[in-house]
Amino acid sequence: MELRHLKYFKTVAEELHFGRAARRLKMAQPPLSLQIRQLEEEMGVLLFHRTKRNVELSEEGKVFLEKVNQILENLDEAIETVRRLNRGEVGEIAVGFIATVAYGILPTIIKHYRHKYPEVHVELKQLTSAEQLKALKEETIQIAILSEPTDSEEINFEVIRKEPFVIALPKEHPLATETSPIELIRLANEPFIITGRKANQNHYDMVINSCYQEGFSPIIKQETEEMFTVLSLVAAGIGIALVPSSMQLLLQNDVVYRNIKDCKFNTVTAIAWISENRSPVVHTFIKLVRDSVIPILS
Amino acid sequence: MELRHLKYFKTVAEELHFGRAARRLKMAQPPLSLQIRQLEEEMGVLLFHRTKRNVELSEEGKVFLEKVNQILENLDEAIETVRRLNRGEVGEIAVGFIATVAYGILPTIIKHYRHKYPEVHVELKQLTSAEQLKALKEETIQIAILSEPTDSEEINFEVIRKEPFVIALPKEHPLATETSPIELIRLANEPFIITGRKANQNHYDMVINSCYQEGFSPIIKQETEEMFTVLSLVAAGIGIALVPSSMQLLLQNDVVYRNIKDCKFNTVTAIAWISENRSPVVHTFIKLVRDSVIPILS
DNA sequence: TAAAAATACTCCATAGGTATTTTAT
DNA sequence: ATAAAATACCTATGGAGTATTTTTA
Repeated sequence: MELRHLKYFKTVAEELHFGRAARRLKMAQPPLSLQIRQLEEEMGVLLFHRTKRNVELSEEGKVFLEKVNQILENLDEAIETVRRLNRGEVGEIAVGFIATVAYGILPTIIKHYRHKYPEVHVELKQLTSAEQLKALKEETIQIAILSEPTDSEEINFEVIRKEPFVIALPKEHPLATETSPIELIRLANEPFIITGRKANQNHYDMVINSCYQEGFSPIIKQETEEMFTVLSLVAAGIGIALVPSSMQLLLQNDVVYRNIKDCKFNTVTAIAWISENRSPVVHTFIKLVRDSVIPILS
Repeated sequence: MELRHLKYFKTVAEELHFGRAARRLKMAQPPLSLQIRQLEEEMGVLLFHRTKRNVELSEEGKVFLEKVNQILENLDEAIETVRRLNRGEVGEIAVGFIATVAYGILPTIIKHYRHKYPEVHVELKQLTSAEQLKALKEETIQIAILSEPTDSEEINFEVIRKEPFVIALPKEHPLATETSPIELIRLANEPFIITGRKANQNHYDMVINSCYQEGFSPIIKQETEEMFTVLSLVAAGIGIALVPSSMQLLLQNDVVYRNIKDCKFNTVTAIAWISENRSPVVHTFIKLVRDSVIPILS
């Protein structure tokens, strides 16, 4: 027995006429009659009562028709489900992200993604870059949005955004009135607020290096966990800070942002995934990130 | 796509090895590989991740496997259901019967039938012979157990039992002491108890005719609806009766039964059904009635 | 180098076509 | 006389077989 037999049976059962059924199936009548006979022989059951003039379903045929309809429907459904899985239209995905993207790029990405793939369940996990790399390998997340590059062979790493540092100053700070880019060296005697190296190694090192290259070692007045706290302390007049440009959107009151003259360091934001991950959901996600982040880069 | 593809897919998915799967399917490996590739091409989805050394299911394949298992199972089930329908092993049947068979032949038939076909739902309806013929045509019953023959072309009629009349006498009746068959003429002056012509036309006519043929018209002392009531009245000494032989089992106390000499009339019990009824349940029932009634006939 | 899947080809079984017959209305 | 299914016969697609190659552990 083949699906052919079931489909032919269904059509004949619906038409109750071999000629019409054959026309609907775009085939000749004799082979259709033959196939139905084959089906009946294999089942050992007469599915139709036929006279030369009339065809009707037997009781057995009626029952079989119902079941066959169900089966063919289930099959179509199964194929469609698999195809949608393959197109990344259904499924689930866990995305890790660092705190600093939570206010800018992440909401944009997620909004776009959920709009395009409403049937994929997205789980978001705020983690440090290091934790995300671990999570990728442990498969508790499939996508990482982080700042530190990795040399791991098994992980693909793709930078989605580079942004310069800016200087965050209390509103009443003397430098706040300047409009042109400021040389870093002028901050040599300022008290710095900075995130702890453990919480955000990449940012910490970048700040220290930037200053070092300009010939001074910054005075660290305070270390905090969160970037938002850094800006709060600046707003309170405790000190100044170097923060990624996009952080400007986070806190506008009582803080003034100034560009750095000849800024050589950038904060990078990257997306990472296990190279051999073939999940369509993951790849459509990556593709969408590329598409939705390009306008932001400008 | 054909069932072949689904069955092959299932086997390969279970074995995760084309060679072994091919062996299980009693076919060569290359055509199996080809069929799987065809399936994948038609679906537009890679169901297996293959290296030259290793085969594993893709996510899509895993989902598809579950669905395919369900579908193949449903199909097997559907075929089995239809076959059982065809063998008359499942379904329902409504059986009409006349009151006089309720104490002898009917329980035997039903007991045998339910033992052999426990999954057929049997509905029993006590009706007169005439009512049963009507019910057959209206399809409210499929089988009739009755006593009156019919000349209807569309109804099949098969006698399953013939039995002579016997004389039912009160225990203290003078004739009760005789052991040899009694001539009917000796009842010419006895008071008869008889069922009403409306309730049991066949029996009524038979009694009248028997007596008429012997040269007398019976004195009808009392008409009743039920055969059991007839015997009760005999037991009470109200009169005598002519009853079918099998009625002897119905009431033994205070009633004595005697054979009739040269009895020419028999009570017939027959089974009837609509000739063109092809329902296997009906035909297995008929067949079983023939088989289980033969020993009773002896 | 050994095992497993893929490739290349060959063959024949059978799905499907055409022509015709049978049968019931 | 006509319509519809069955029968008879033919064709050719493609499923399955055998032999061989490729690939990777």
